[in-house]
Amino acid sequence: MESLAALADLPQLDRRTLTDTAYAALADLLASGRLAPGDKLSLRRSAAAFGVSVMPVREAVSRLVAEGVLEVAPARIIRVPIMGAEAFWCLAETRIAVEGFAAARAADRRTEAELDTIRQVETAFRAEAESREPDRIRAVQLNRDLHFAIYGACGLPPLLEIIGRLWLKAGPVINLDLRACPERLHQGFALKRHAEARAAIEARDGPAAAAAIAADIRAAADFILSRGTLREEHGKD
Amino acid sequence: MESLAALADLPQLDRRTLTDTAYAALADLLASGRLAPGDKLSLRRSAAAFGVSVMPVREAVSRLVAEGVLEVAPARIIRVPIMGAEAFWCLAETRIAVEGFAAARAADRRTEAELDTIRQVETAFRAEAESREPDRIRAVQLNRDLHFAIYGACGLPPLLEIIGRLWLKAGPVINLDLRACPERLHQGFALKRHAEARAAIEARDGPAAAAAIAADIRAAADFILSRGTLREEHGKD
DNA sequence: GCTCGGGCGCTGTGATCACAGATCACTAGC
DNA sequence: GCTAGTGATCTGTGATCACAGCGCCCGAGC
Repeated sequence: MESLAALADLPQLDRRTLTDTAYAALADLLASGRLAPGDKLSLRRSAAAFGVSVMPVREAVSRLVAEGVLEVAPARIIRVPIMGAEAFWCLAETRIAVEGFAAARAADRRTEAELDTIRQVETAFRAEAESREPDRIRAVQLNRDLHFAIYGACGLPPLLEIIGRLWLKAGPVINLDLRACPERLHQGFALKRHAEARAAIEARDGPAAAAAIAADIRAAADFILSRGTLREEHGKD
Repeated sequence: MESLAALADLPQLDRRTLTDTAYAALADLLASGRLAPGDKLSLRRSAAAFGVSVMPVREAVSRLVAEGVLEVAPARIIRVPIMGAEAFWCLAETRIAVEGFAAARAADRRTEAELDTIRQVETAFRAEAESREPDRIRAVQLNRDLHFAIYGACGLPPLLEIIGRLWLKAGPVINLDLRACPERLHQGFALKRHAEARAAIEARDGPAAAAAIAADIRAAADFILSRGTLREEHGKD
């Protein structure tokens, strides 16, 4: 072997396939709420939009369907599921349990570096939320960053994957409402809960961190349910 | 519309695609441990074995890969991941948290019918485990049935999906060990924990149910880790 | 004897084609 | 006028082909 000192730290040039790219694109569309519940999706059209053949899109969609993030309606139509109030509440309860646990564990195990990141993101979110003209897109992104900064400190990769999928499922519903409402109130709540969570993690107080995250999720869910946009389960559409 | 009284209760003739079938087949292979960590998988060979083209197998495998149940090695080889001790322990801790919560919730909300099912399965498992010549395949299946009978009573469909995926990830490792060991000890432990869980669910004692399930998972994980089959994380294979 | 090089065969990935099912609009018939 | 049938056109699903990358094995050269 000749001198590969220079080769040692090559950035492992990413082996992203088109399928992965398509998946990431769709996931982003869902997480940011640009795809709303009930929106239909066509493989061929999406493929054309991405500028690829149907194959990669097809596999990406297949994955999303398997995760329950998308669904194929009986008429062979792909769409983002329309969640009833009950289903949404089940999802919220699951999130409260899973993300609450992750937050509690993060409080116990966080390193100083992780705590620093959490502080920074929380400050950024607060600044954005309290600004005169908050950028909703950016606020949503920062909210997500903050939550995952916290969960990332739990040290359980499998749990992180689970939470990622839960956010994908909840994303469309949450962001749909968040897109068309005053949201002042909601953001006020979020700020309070986020501060509580940060403080609890600083103090290594697991239960308090779990409670803060749970309250955050519950408040958002209650807010959305109170708007009554979600249909009860009754047949189709 | 003419008389569709006779049509009203048609069993909705299942719209299973070949992809779904292939997925189910692979999932079963993984859950039952017939596919061990490190085993390689070829799309074309699998397709030939199933008697279909590569397409359905390909999508099924793609889903499994997205879930982390399978992985594609850099050499473009599909295999079931080789888990290090650390990764396995992370998985176990995640399972303890998630399944423990599900069990606790099941204890609070179980109906009489669900309790009956749990009792029946537990009895069947006990009978099989205590029989002179226990059928391992059947014991594994009954163990799985019992756990899911419990979790099914939690009333949270999203949580059930999560647990299903966790079992898929843990399946190969657990069943691999279970396939080649005396296992008497392990089964004895499982019996005790299962009885505790059943009793806690009967008494609607959530924390006790969670503790019993946690102990069950922990005991199995400790047992496997103690055998030292799992490699520590050090490069590849 | 050991090592390096090149061809062969396999791999997953992507594109393209073929098909059955389902929706929709239009039209013929009561 | 309204309904029922029928064809066009979309849908996802499955099969087949094309390709680039990689492992492997065998043989030539030092």
